[in-house]
Amino acid sequence: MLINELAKRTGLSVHTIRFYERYGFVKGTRNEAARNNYFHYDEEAVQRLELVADAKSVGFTLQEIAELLDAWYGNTYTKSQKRQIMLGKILVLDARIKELRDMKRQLQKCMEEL
Amino acid sequence: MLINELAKRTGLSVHTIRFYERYGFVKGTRNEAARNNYFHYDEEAVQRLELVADAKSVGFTLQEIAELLDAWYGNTYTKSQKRQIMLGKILVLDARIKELRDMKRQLQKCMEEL
DNA sequence: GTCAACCATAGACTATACTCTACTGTTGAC
DNA sequence: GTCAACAGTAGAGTATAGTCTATGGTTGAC
Repeated sequence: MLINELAKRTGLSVHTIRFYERYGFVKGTRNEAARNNYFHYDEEAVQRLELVADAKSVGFTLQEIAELLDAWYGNTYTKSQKRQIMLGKILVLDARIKELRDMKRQLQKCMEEL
Repeated sequence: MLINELAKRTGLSVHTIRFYERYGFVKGTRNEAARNNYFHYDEEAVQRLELVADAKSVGFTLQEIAELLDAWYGNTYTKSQKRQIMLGKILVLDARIKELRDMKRQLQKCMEEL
């Protein structure tokens, strides 16, 4: 698919996808035979961008997401390193969940005392 | 206390506190008798800034924090409006907790499949 | 009385994450 | 063959949340 379809599939804007391309979140392939220089994207591109969206919504920075994508799909890390990275992210999430729960408790207490 | 002590008590920098002052997160009082124009802060200022830090760590924007502080300490809203605001924030937190748990589950699944 | 440490205001600078504009080339329906 | 819709690159602009610099006045220990 071309970038426009990828945008529709992921709900991201074409601009944002191009921006993410600079981070290496997705990269299309060019058809040598064609005389245009359009990039083509596959299903993995959709999945990668969905992961980006999910990771962003839980507060990971684009830097962290780059690392996560590499651990998830890439081959720069060994299996053991990948597990380490994933585990690290899980611990961050646990800490964040705790903060959210604490804040919720504070809000509930404040409401009761009103 | 003066701003320097407030910074030490809250762990925020003096710069950040001054920046937050523009948002109305804290405001000091001036001593008319004194010939300086130093601002003095009370214990509520410490509490307010601690709430700001907590709210920030769970992902609220400064705009949202301004509203929360008003609902918490201010008198621009009625009790019923305050409860509405608090409840709104709690629902946001619930949604965010769910996202975090989903992401955690995804990461765990990915780790197992490695 | 002087010097470091503090106070205030105003405004410039930075990082992150987009978002948009300008410009140019390609494709496909009519 | 032309025109809207889409493709690409480069770079400017925006929003949020700080962070720092410049400048000048104040305080208190010595």
